[in-house]
Amino acid sequence: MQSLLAIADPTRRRMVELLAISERTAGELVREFDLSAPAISQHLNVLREAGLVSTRAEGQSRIQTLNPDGLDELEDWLEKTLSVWSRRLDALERELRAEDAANAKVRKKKSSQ
Amino acid sequence: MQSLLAIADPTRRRMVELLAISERTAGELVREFDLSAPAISQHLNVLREAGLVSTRAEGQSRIQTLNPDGLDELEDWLEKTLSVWSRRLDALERELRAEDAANAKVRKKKSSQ
DNA sequence: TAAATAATTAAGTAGTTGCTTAATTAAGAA
DNA sequence: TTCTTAATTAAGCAACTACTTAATTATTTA
Repeated sequence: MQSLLAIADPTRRRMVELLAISERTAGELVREFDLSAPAISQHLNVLREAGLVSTRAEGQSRIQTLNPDGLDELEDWLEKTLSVWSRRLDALERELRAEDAANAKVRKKKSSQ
Repeated sequence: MQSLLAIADPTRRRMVELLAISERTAGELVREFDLSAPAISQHLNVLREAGLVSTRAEGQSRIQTLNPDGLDELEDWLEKTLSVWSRRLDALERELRAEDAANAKVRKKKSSQ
């Protein structure tokens, strides 16, 4: 889950948010982040290695674009985990209902004595 | 986004997966993870501070349960970011269609000359 | 060609993280 | 009370992370 590690950092997460709006050059990103150019470049490397961002050269600029399927892995994990979790809650609820029904039976029996 | 940082670690992520299936004591988790008890305890602290896990005492055991709304923040971020991203793709597509239409017009004009 | 601009790579560093063992706290069993 | 079990807190450490400045590479402009 490289992508998860990549967006765990707040700077990189904001980078992803910005790139979701529109692609940007590395230099444009530098201007938005009160960080040195190398810092931004290093963050972009992490995002690239995590498959979240792609880079293409245009003259002396490097245009950064968000990778459409980069967040798929995270999305899948979340969905899977939440579904396991909700299955468990459903089971719990069924159990409680069964318990309720059993209690109702007992109550009925008692009242008819 | 504390929750994101919390599940960026593979050990803690697996803990969340296990706790989604069923609640467990700290000791049961220790047995599943080839790590020392303090290591597990520290991970649980991180998960607790991130709002992902709640702990209740039962005798000398501490039962760890997944917090139902703990992953909400992450889910919301993902949804928001992906929706911004897809809006951008839609805009791009509209642009391409408009371009196509303009080109078709030009072709028509040229062919009628 | 030389100077300027855009970006990256290299090297070094302070702070953080994930572990360990040792010590401590608390509850249950003998 | 003493021993055992469950868990946490304390202290220390190696590895990693997110920066920095300096140096390097590549492209455009004068």
